[in-house]
Amino acid sequence: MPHTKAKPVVNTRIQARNKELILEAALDVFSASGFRGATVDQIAAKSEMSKPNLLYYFRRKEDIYVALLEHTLSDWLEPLRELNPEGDPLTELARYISAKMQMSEANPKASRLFANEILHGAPMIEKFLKGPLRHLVAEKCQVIQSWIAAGKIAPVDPYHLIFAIWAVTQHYADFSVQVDAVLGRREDSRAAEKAVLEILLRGLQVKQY
Amino acid sequence: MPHTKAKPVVNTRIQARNKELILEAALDVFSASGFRGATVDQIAAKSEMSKPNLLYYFRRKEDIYVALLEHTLSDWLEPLRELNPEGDPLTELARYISAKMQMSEANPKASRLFANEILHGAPMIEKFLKGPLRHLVAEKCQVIQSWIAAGKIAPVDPYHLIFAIWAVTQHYADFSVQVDAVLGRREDSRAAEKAVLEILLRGLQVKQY
DNA sequence: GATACCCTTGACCATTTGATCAAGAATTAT
DNA sequence: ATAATTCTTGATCAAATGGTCAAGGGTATC
Repeated sequence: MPHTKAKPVVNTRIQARNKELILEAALDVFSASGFRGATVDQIAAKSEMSKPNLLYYFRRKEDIYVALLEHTLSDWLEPLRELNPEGDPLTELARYISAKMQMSEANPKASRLFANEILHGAPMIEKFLKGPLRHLVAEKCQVIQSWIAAGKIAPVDPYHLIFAIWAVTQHYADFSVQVDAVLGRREDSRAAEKAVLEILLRGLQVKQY
Repeated sequence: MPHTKAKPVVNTRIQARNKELILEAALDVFSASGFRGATVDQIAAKSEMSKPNLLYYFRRKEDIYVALLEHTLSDWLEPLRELNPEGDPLTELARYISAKMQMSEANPKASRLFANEILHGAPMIEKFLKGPLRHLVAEKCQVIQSWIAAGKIAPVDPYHLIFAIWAVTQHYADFSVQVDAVLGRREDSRAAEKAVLEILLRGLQVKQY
């Protein structure tokens, strides 16, 4: 009987620790260089592990990448999920925008990882985009639509409003090099958050009579 | 005397034609796969040219990439350059936003090429960002500031307003896969443009008394 | 129509890189 | 203790890929 490569059956402490180390290193490398640009050697070096050892935990480079995406996808949705239909619209949207700005500030690497994946046609997360993401957005757009119908915010297309929020907030993570270059300094995240809130929300206020 | 590789001295018709063919093919390939992901073979195949012949026109892969970026960088600035200090602020900004939306629609590949370059730290166009781009933006921010001082538009940070315009307009090119997935269909560029104008400009109107 | 330069390519090379393997070290279970 | 399993790695491989070379085919100019 030929020897077939054995994979561990159980999940040991060492596995948990090393997989975590690998994913951490992989986020650095993939977010900086993209899938094709990243090399297994780089990830192995950054996780202080030999390449064969790394490949013992994740058989293929692609497996690391997919695991990494899945590992953070649901986190990404969380702030939108928390948009509360019962709350005050402008407060809720402000909270959502602030949360997204803070995610960009706290974890720009994850943001760049997604940006890169989507930029290249989202081959790995197509199902996520067309499934969970699409459905959650549809649900929240209904909420926004109901706010509009109730005259609580100005009538704007909810889908495009959400796209605008995503675009602007993630811009500060994904294009930080450009932002810093144009400002001539490191961007001040507090000032950015304040400005973004004004720009995106001011137009939603219904005029007072 | 050893034979040293001779490069053409003049610019012939054939050179002009082939360089153009190569850049066209390269835009396809680089925008789809990024610098590292793209291969010289792919570009050669798409320009219907042998690899050595392609490398006769551009010695290195990087040379194609840089030429491509330079080839389109100044186009990218043009709409902002046209922002007219003498014009009506909201009309001028609307024109700028519309122009950017139409660029995203007409040439999403160029947009993705830049997005990818900036996402990866802009190693090739750092000077452009810190030079021409920064100076043009500074100039136009002064214009916006003067409109604010004159009470013609609401007081918002001009830099972040420009970032928001860039972010939103380019989102439709760079993240079109996500936009289409969330909408469940091909995005309608007219509807998008209308929505974006509303979202970005409504908040800039000064309240009427 | 000869001459000089430009254009084109098949064959090739060196390096990088994703992945494998066999064998030994460490850990866990009995 | 010892057997079974998991963990680790140096050596190696095959494929992909950026780039070279020498030689032959075209084109423009005189």
